[in-house]
Amino acid sequence: MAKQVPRYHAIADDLRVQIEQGKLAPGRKLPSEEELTTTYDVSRNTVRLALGRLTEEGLLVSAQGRGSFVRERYEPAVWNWTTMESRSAHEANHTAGDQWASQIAANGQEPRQEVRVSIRRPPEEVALQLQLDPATALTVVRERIRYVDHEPYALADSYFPEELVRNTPLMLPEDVSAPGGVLASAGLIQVRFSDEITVRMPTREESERLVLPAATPVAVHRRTGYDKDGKPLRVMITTLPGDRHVIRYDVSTD
Amino acid sequence: MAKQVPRYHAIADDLRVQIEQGKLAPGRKLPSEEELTTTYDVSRNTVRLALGRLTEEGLLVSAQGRGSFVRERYEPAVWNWTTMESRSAHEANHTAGDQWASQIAANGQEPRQEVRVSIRRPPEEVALQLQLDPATALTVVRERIRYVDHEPYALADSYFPEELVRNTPLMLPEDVSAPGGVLASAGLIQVRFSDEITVRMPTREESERLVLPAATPVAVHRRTGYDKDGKPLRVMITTLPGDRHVIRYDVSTD
DNA sequence: TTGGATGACTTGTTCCAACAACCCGATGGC
DNA sequence: GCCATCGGGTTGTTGGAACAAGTCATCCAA
Repeated sequence: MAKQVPRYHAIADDLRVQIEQGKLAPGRKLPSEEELTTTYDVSRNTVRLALGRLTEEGLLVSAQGRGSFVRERYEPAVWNWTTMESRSAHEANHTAGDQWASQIAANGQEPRQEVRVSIRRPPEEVALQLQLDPATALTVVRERIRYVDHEPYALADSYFPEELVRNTPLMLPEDVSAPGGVLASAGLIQVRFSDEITVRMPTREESERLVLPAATPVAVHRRTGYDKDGKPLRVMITTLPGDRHVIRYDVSTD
Repeated sequence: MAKQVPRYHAIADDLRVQIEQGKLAPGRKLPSEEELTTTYDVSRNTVRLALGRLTEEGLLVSAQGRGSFVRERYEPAVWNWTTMESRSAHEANHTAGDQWASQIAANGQEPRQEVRVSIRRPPEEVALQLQLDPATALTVVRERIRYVDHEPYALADSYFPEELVRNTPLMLPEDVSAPGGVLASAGLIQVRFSDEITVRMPTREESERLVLPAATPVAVHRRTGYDKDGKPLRVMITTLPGDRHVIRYDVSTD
């Protein structure tokens, strides 16, 4: 009667228990598919289905020619998005140029960023967020890939209304300081921001740019900054691999 | 030379383009696997690998006996976690009993919650967050499943140090008002909270409790509330299906 | 009229087989 | 000593086949 569960589910369950109990520690190599066919007495196909299930859950990674391994967990980096770009934090910090980079450096790791600047029409949702006409809007776009210890860590794309930042340092491709600071130096004071976080699977392109292992979801963090009159100054969209980040907020109640 | 891409990758790419271009609209049924074998001239095995790839990306869902379908997107609900449980929001709102329920009801949908209350030792990380000794800590645990229009929407588990809430309404299993309000009525004033959001694939158990389609990641939102002396009052862990939620914060800079 | 059985269609599970692609250590020549 | 090659081991890709299990419309009998 206990026959309604497919064999490959049962095998996956068995291996999952071994992983959770630590009998198969992170980094450890699993028996080869060939061996598993004999221990469970099933075909290689069925073994592969079971392993695929665990891979989807993010418990395994496999490497052609080498084997399958229990996935190692990153120690995720905590980003405090409340203080990120607050003026006080920026002033305490302005020598470092970039809060993100200094946070990473403070942690003994090596930050690096690739920046690409362009002027173009933004995606429609960004235009709406910036209260621009989607049909005619022009924005300065800063696309960054952030690396930690030479490994890709996040994508961060910023959009500024073109007329606001014309002829400011923001239009230079150099790795200048955080947008909050640059905005301030251009006379644009951000006094409020609104963040929206969504969770989804990465697109193929994101998956490749970030070198994500299978079954790694991403958090998309979209911050819109406003000045004191409620005018939107910029949108920053950050794509964060789920296994490497914790997003943090500290809020005082009223 | 363009032969290094496996056939099933190419097929998946082709179908993905059709989906993105809208030639295959959400909800639409795909050709059967049998038909796809002839249109692409490959074995059913290869077709299934291609479909599996798209399923992992969250673009398809399949149903035994019926077919494969382009996945429909939810209109995600926006939760503003800044005002959630702030005192002013609560006072403006206390007739409704629960801010979450009233937010949903205001949207014309039907909220429902199942609550289970128990007293037990919390997971170690929760104990540490509450500044309790993991070996001896006792907490009142309120485990909720929240439904919208009879569909599971989120898991919300709250942990309170047992000595703080002894003999308060929190220990009743009824669907009482939001913890913030109940805490206040027990003389425990939460003046600050700290949120941490992580992203991962759901466990099998979560996947079943929330009836998640394949390839749906979850956001785990952990809120720790503190009183004015910095003493932790509670931890609430909310598990949010990625396809149904947007997490929002509004913050004023300095 | 209605209820149940039937059968076609579809996805799910499982087996078998073969070759490709890749990794790594051992071998052996320089 | 060093480096290229080779072979065995491993996962990746693809084909073929069969049956299980779920869905749905249709048909038939009570």
